Amino acid sequence: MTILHNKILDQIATEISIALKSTFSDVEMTKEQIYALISIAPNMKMGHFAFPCFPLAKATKSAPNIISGKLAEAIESKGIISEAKGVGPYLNFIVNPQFLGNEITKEIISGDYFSKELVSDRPRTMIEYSQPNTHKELHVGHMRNLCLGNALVRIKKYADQEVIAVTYPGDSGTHVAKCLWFLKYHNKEAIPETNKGAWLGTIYTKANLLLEDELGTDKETTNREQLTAILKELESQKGEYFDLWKETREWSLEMMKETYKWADVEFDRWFFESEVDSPSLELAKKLYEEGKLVKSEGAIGMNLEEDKLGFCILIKTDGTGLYATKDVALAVKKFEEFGVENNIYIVDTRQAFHFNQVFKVLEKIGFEQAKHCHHLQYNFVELPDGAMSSRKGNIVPLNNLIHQMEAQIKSEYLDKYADEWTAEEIQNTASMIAKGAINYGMTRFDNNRKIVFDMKEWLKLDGETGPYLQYVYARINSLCDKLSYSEDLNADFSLLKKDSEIALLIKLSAFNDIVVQCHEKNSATSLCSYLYELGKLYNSFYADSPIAKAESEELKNARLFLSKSVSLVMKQGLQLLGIEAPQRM
RNA sequence: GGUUCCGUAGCUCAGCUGGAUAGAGCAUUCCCCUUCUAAGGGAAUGGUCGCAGGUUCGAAUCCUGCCGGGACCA
Repeated sequence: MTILHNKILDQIATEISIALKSTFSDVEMTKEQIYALISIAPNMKMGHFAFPCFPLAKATKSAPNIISGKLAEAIESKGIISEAKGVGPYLNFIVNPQFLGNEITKEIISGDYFSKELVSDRPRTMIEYSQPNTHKELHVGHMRNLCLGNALVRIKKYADQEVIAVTYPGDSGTHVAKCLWFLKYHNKEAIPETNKGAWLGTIYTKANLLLEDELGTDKETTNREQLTAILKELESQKGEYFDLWKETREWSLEMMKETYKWADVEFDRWFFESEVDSPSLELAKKLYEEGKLVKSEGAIGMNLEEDKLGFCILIKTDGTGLYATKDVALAVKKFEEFGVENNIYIVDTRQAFHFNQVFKVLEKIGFEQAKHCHHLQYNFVELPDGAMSSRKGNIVPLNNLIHQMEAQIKSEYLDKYADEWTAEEIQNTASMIAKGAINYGMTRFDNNRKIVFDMKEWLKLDGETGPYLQYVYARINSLCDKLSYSEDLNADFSLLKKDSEIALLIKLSAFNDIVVQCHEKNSATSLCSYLYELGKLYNSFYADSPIAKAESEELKNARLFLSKSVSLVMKQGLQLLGIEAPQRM
């Protein structure tokens, strides 16, 4: 059942519904249907809200432009509606700023607006995002996943969903062995005191480069033997390398925790690859014994040819498992451990085939919930000269980006406050702004679109960026301070007559609708656009409407309430994107 | 070859559950700080919405085919 949470649309829909009954009594159209059809008019000259009459043409046997006129006549001007008029095939509404101002700003300022019931369907949903490997570096590529996952978790929770956020770090496998191998046999550097995780990542890259260099040389065989020995020892869970794995793994986890803290991300559960390693093999063996899997060329798996998914190997000829093996076991574990109804995986689009196989295997072994598993794909981040790969070492480490951004922000914008602000506030603000730029930059594009990361472009902070929105917030915040904003001020919203003022009120009223849309579409893009549009509207208003020197106290206060409302919606919206709103900047 | 994603202004992208003159940012050219933060505002320039059909009163949006690019599978 849909919830008609938008009061403005609800009132307009009610009036249309009544007019429809009196004018075209035989037409069947529910209020819900009407509500869904109402949109914001493309420009203020035409009206504020619009209802298209095309869908009524058939049932009423008259032309849409006639219908709009007849309905307009039947609608009384009262409450929120100050005028209804037919504009061609559209029934347009002009709203009363007095009512609009009261309805919108009061709810926003009291906070009621942000705690409305928006969605009635609320299955318990698990969202798995951020699957970084230990023993590798974190780079900007990882940020897309992290920012998107973080935003969706926040958006869904806001939309009343019960969300369980989980991460799935890759702490076992050949990449670990390679890293330990280099550490043991070739590393000459001293282990640093701090940032051991990042350093370990550089060791992994060196390992790969060396192994590739020595391919085809007399060292190749030795290398392979050494790697195999390491892997075996790791599997047996004892010995020198197992101890080294335990120690170095912590370094990487420490790095991940710091990054998650920085990004303000929290997980309800960390699933480790090492934790499903052997149980997943057990499960695969059991399935084979039950006859649900078959043997082919020595490997055990499932034939999915009829679904155009090839043969999905679950146990290799050497008796080891693969990613698919683990994902099958993990999926079962997720549903069992948390009793979730939905299971969303936020993973790179290149894994689409892998997940199709996994979900199909789950379905065919009789795991009912397979149909509630959903791979939410996004396209990857690449550099101007091609794909990023920590194997090759052509990555932009995350720390690198953050530091450059913060340094740039300080020297260009914040250092001028050195006399009035503490060094700590400057640093904190720089950090918020850098984070704003990264989070907004990573979520503003459609999930299907590739992002080309160009450091030079990302360091420019004007135009449609996170900092633009933060600036709007900071400005309003300082405005409210200067003008001694208080909830008890006496305002007259009927004085808000300018287009820029009405446009802002209308925009504010749409926030919840946008968030619900993002939840349904599993994308944060429209929230990004919405906040940017809100910011733009506010900046125009700010430029053309004096507040401190408004013609009257009542107008000044109405504008102040409007400003405050914008700042609150902005803050809430930014928060859903994982971005903090600075008090000043 | 199969699957899938993308193709909208010079560049980067919104808009795609069909609807009113296709919108931003960047870049370029002009204005606007003795008024609340100019990380800002205003204006100008810039478009066969890849191409061709189809469905519809109406298509950037839906369907089919083709062209170009990416990814995955083989």
